[in-house]
Amino acid sequence: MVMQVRAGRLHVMLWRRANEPFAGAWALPGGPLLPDETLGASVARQLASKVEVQQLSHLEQLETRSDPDRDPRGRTVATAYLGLVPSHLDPALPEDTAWHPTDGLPETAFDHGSIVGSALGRLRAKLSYTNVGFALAPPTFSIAELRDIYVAALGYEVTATNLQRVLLRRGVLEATGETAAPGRAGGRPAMRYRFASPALEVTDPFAVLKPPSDRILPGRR
Amino acid sequence: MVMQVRAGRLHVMLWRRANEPFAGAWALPGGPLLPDETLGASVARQLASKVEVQQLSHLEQLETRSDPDRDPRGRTVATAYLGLVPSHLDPALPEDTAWHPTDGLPETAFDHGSIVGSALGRLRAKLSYTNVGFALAPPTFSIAELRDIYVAALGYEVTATNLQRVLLRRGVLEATGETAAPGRAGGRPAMRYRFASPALEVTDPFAVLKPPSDRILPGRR
DNA sequence: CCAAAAGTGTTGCCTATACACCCATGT
DNA sequence: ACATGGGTGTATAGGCAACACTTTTGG
Repeated sequence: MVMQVRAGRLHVMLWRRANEPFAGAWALPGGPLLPDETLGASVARQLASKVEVQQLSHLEQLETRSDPDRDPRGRTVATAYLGLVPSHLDPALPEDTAWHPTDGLPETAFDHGSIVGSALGRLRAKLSYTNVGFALAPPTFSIAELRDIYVAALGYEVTATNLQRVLLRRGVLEATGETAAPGRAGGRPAMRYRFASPALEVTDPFAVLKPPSDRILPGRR
Repeated sequence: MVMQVRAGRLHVMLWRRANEPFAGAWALPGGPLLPDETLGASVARQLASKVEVQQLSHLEQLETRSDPDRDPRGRTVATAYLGLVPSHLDPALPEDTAWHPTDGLPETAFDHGSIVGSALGRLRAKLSYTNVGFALAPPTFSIAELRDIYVAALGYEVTATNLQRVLLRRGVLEATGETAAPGRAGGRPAMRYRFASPALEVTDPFAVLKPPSDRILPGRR
């Protein structure tokens, strides 16, 4: 599935089914795996009809569903993927495809509603301990803009002050040196930042039970 | 795959292949998914010939591998699972099956070595922010015994003092009220503890960017 | 009385949140 | 000047690792 922050809310791309089962219901894009095709390649192929795949800033595998009853036509095994599109892009979508806010999903086909739910949980957790933010944000941004993206994805308020501090200390963000022009109401011009790395990295690896700092070097005991 | 702490080291159960490809190499137990069978049920069925499935204290899905070349006989898609056996059990294994320490694996068939590697990473991470320890430990134990289990699984030294504090504070452990007899060398009798929950729970949900207790936005779960 | 093992008290460090204050711009 | 939005300084709180110290046993 593809997710993007649009207009301050996190959205997921859904496709309206024309045929039974679940005709008229919204579903995640997907389709059968071809012989000699990787799952990742298959995802790219399935999405090609919806968005330009180059617009995906991140793609990761979620879980594999195998309930024999998940498709009334018969047994299917489906592996879900999560793709992210940075907020400054606005891919042209086909007629039957649209963005839906994740906090107000319509009736969905199959088990797709629950798949979106677990994708959400995964994305939110990773915003805390990795740099996934890079995949939702434009190339450069002010802290205020980044905050809006985090708020949309996390679903709760985050202050720009603390977001800036956490991400700068970890080295996730770096200043570009440029500033943004203030709005019509004035105000100090915002500095523009960018993510230091364009690929997923774990930035807060150990919650607790960290390996003792002075015993990493000398090897084993 | 099945993992267990044995004799102070984390082990994984492997099976010696009799036939080509990879004849003689060690492999993870597994096999084809039957029609109308859930992946979880399939895992249980595959393992039934190796261990008594009731001995598994935890089972969770890992990733799905789809590289067309992962099996020289032709395309296969495989979903890996991680099962854990508490350290006080010693399942009887078939002739061709044995435990191998994860820090000294033999040559393995297919991509199984790399699958074990990612399972290890996942298990270690979860020891930090969940109560998975319950699945590796016996029903009750002293802190010293639990420490040995954590050390084996994590691969680095952990002090009993701090382990106790972290797990007690989080409510992951609770005292049974019983004490263990000291060894022949004497020493204060250890209190015995148990895990408060026999199922996986996330005990340290947010690394950072926690929702401010009073500012959770309405309607955005 | 001593050694061994278990558990507690205490300290210091680090991280994160909250909030006050200062800075730079438009009107 | 003043309003507006951006950024920094500082106080506070909490979690964790390290280590000293106390408790309880066997010899």
